[in-house]
Amino acid sequence: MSLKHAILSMLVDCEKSGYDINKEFSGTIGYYWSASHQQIYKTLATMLEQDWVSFRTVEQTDKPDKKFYQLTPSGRQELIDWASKPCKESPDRNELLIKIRLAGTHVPAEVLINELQRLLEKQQQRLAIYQDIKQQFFEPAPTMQSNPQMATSYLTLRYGTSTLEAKIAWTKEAIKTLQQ
Amino acid sequence: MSLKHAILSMLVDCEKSGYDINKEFSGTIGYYWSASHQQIYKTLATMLEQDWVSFRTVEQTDKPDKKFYQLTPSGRQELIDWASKPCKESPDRNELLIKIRLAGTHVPAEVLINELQRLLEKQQQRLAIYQDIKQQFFEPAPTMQSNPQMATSYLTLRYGTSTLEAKIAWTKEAIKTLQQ
DNA sequence: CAGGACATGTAATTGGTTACATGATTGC
DNA sequence: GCAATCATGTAACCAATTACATGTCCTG
Repeated sequence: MSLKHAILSMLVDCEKSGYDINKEFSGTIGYYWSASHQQIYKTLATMLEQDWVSFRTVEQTDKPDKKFYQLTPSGRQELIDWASKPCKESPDRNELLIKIRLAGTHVPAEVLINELQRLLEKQQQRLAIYQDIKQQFFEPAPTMQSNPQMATSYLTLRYGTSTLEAKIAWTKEAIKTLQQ
Repeated sequence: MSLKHAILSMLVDCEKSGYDINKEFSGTIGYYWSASHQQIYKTLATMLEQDWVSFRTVEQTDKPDKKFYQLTPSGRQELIDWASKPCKESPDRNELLIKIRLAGTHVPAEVLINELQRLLEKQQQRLAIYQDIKQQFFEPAPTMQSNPQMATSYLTLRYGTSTLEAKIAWTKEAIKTLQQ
């Protein structure tokens, strides 16, 4: 699974607690990878057994103690090996498309049009968020020479915007078709 | 889970065997939903218990016997209810984007460029397939009046092509960025 | 005579979600 | 006083993958 590798990649430059990792998944990384806190703690535990990560406990008086995780040498090696291997394609599963095929025959077209309109709004809201992020962090656009970390992060944002724009265009098209 | 509903939708107009369902998943439906034959047979078994489907055995002399499944009234109702409910968004999990963020710092950019080029080829091959399907089955473009079944199937194809075109454009952009 | 199409499954394991659980501090 | 943030987990269950299992017919 790649959740392990997603977590390893988050720890590549600095140590973090499970809580920190969860926050990152809830933030911008959540746009292309997600995990619940339960799963994160479980995965950290198995990676500990595998000796991919180690931790130190940081005691706090006002807040609960925390465990800071960092990569072990073998964890770092695993991450690099994984990143150098071809991606295995994970299957697309899009329940909307199953529903669309029922429109006009087994389910009224109107029902699907409403759903598409709801989705369109959400998509447009998300696009606005992406545009905000772009303005705040990626203007002017970073390059690999000036700032490779920012340049690659910007690419992930660009992935989000360009696929989302395509989805928005399709959603509008689908609404039009069903309204015929 | 929606696998149950994907299968129900396949049985909405005619009875099919598990083998037939598997073939459909391996074909064009596989572009937006997939399942292994093991999972299909297991799911059919649980849907039988739930009384969403029933089957009759068709004996064959030259080939193994087959079980033809069809919807029960409650299975049909479940499908319609499900199709009328809002889609629950399934999390995007894209391991490529995790790898991209490591490029230029922890993994050589060249390694990722190679991977992107490999993916680009696959994407272009798939786009060609989509275009073939379009020419073979959807020319001239069907409308909801003339043929609602074809019109909604065409929408699923359009989803495939427009998101794929966006991915191709992004892949080219990512290669350029990493080549800087 | 080997490999693919036909046709169905079981078993073990991994990955992911949902529900349950605890407990202090800070801000409204 | 109530919700949110901080911080960590366990347990039960559901979904999906991988490995194992069987047996015939047809085609090259």
